[in-house]
Amino acid sequence: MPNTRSTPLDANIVRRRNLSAVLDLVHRQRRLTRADLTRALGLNRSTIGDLVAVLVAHGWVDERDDAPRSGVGRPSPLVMTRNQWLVAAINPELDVIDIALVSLGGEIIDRRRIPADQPSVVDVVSIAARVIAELAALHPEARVLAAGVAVPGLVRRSDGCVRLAPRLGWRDEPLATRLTAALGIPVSAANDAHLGSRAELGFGAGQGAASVLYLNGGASGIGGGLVIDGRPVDGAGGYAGEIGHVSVDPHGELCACGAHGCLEALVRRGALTAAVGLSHPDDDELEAALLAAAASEGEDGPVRTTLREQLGWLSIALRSAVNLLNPERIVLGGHLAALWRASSNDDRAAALAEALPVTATDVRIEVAALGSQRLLIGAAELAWDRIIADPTGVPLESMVSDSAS
Amino acid sequence: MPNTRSTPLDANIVRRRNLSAVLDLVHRQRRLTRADLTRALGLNRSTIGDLVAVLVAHGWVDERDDAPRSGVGRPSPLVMTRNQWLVAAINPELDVIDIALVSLGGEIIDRRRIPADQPSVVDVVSIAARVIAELAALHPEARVLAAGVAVPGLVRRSDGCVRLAPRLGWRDEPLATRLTAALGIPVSAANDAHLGSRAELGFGAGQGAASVLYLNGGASGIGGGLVIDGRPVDGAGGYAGEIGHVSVDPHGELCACGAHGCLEALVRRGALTAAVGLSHPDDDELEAALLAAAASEGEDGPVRTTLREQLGWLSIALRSAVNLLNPERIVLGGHLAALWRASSNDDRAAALAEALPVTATDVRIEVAALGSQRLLIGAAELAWDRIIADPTGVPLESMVSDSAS
DNA sequence: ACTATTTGTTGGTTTGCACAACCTATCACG
DNA sequence: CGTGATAGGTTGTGCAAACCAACAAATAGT
Repeated sequence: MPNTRSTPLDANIVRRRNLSAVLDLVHRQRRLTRADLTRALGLNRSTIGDLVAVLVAHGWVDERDDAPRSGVGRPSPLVMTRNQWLVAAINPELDVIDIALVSLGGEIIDRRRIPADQPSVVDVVSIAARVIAELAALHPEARVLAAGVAVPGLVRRSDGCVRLAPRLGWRDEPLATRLTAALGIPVSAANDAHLGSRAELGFGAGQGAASVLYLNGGASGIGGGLVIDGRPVDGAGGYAGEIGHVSVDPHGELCACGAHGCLEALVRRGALTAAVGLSHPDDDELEAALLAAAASEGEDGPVRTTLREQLGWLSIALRSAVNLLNPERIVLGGHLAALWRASSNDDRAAALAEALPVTATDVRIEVAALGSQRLLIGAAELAWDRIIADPTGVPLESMVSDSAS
Repeated sequence: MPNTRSTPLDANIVRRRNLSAVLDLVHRQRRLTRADLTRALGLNRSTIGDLVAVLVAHGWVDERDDAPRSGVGRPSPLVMTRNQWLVAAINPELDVIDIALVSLGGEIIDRRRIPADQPSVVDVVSIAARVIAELAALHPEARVLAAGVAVPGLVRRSDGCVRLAPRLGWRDEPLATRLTAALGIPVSAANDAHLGSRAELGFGAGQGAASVLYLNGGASGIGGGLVIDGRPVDGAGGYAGEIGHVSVDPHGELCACGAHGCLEALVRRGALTAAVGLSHPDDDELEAALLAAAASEGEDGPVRTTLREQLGWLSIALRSAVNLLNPERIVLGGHLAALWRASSNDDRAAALAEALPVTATDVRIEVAALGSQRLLIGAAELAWDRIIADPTGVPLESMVSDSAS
């Protein structure tokens, strides 16, 4: 819909939207009372009762009477997620394919990390089909309804085609289409960092904020995602959020993208690991090592200098983004989180002093909260998206068989 | 509403939204048939008939039967804007206060440019009150319902408070509140470039696009606005779109904002006017002079070199913004339009080659179309916003008297 | 003139939210 | 331990608004 102030509402949309709003709220809160729903959505008590009854009938949620018994008045039944329907989340990486079943509420029910060596799309499809069937067999009471994929690369959002994933060596691979055919359930795909922002928005450090800028530092570069007015931003082609290629220094090093001085060409995980002399630390180890090293050396020691320099580059990119978007919150993940937490308060303040304009003094900078589950939760969000958008329109029959071979 | 997938719909919202959608479409198209509305909105013929009847009854639109008589079938009545209700647009500047009455459909009905010398808020309020009354008196058949102000500075969107307008020497001035009190009608205020993007989106070079990045070069710097998925982006505080302070070269000149190498510190109107030896040209004169000078000199002549250099800086900011937002279209206004149009195709291509990532090769760059009416139309959009949001909820009595003293 | 086509018009239908009245379960206090 | 206050679920009715089907009107083409 090209620039409309408001979309028209036909008769059926009302029910769908309200069911969707209720289910969405349960999804995000996991458990709340019917009275909470009434307050949060502003609908009538009887309407909420009706809507919840529909969702219960469809098996999306459960209602229980063992109340929190807090306060006077008749206790309100607890509405909670129910693990009868699940979605699958898939995250192919350079050396591992990470697969999980995720419940409504964004909880990882079961997870397998399958070693792989720069898997092809065919590999991913066959492994995903097998593993999802195996996982489903462990949960015979549940059914897998849809799947989402987090891809370390550029993904065309409309059809889930991977335009370019240098880390995996993929180019123009119709990943989502292939997976949909193989799994027999709808599959969507998106950029991993973009999905990281979705996960943090819903269940992590972005909770409660309406506009969030998320930056994730990974081994292959810096990705990002943004949420504006509560809606994830895809961009025209689905490539929004590539904050790793925001220009930081036009005279800086050549980036893999062909331009000079991109954020990810200057703020590198390698610079941090080298400073503390580690070869392949995970993010937690890196952060611990940075903190220890910074504590044991002087103000101008080599680690602190590296931190200060890297933080300086980061702050320039943040400045551009903040001036452009005026977000409510910034969430840092991966090695950017380590960089932020290992830096001294003084250095942070100095970096931000120039980075944040007077208008943005109240922007909150947070560190990502979801750890290694982030991408899977984000991928699951992609699958939940369509379900939550139309809870009664989901064909509950089209699902992966739970009888694995 | 912090991050909701979909807002609940109570019973009354449906009608309001549909009326709003119809009025919005008429606002943007100015004249279309009822059949067009039916097709565009997807609602039932009878529903559209009903909605239009309500809008006619409230005086927002007219229906006429002198059809375009094109094609078989019963001709559909033409629904068109009606100038019974107007809004006022106000744009205080350094040396002039620009005031207009604007109709539904974004047409400027009448306009006055009142000379002023760095007016204070009090000046603006008294002049606006007087001039709007005068203009209203010239159109006794019409009523002025609301007003919008385009301010060259930072404006808090929630209450229209001008946080900082260096050009006018204002700081923390409750402009909208004062004007509301003085005029007796609701007044909203926003940043001028932000409103420029609104105007171009609705009626200019951004028409039809869903996501637009707008950059405007003015005497005081570079401002901008952005529209994502058809919605103008305000940001958490209302300060989004300050693309003039995107970092272009961290080693570059000091910007008035206190940071180094902001876009507006490097791409300056003064650099262009100096290159062609003019002192105070308007944008058209500047563009003509640049074109003439570039045509009359060699590839590496001074004007062309300046153009190339300025375009290079601009392209770095565009690169950051495009990677972050992946917009569908970029609209350049003010001296940035002159810079763009006066540059050679080769220079443009060279600048964009590095600026646009592979993912954004299909982004369209356009030149702003509305000229000097842009800010007034944008300011009027601000006023129309609330009216279109709830066409039957507008108190038609609360209006400026048409009997000027 | 007659037919096909498109669209407005009208009256009846359905859907779904709101509302009011009523019922129920808890807490607090005497 | 009983009674009142309070919060909230339950039920039936009302109403608003979109939809639908049938019909009428106005045009273009044959």
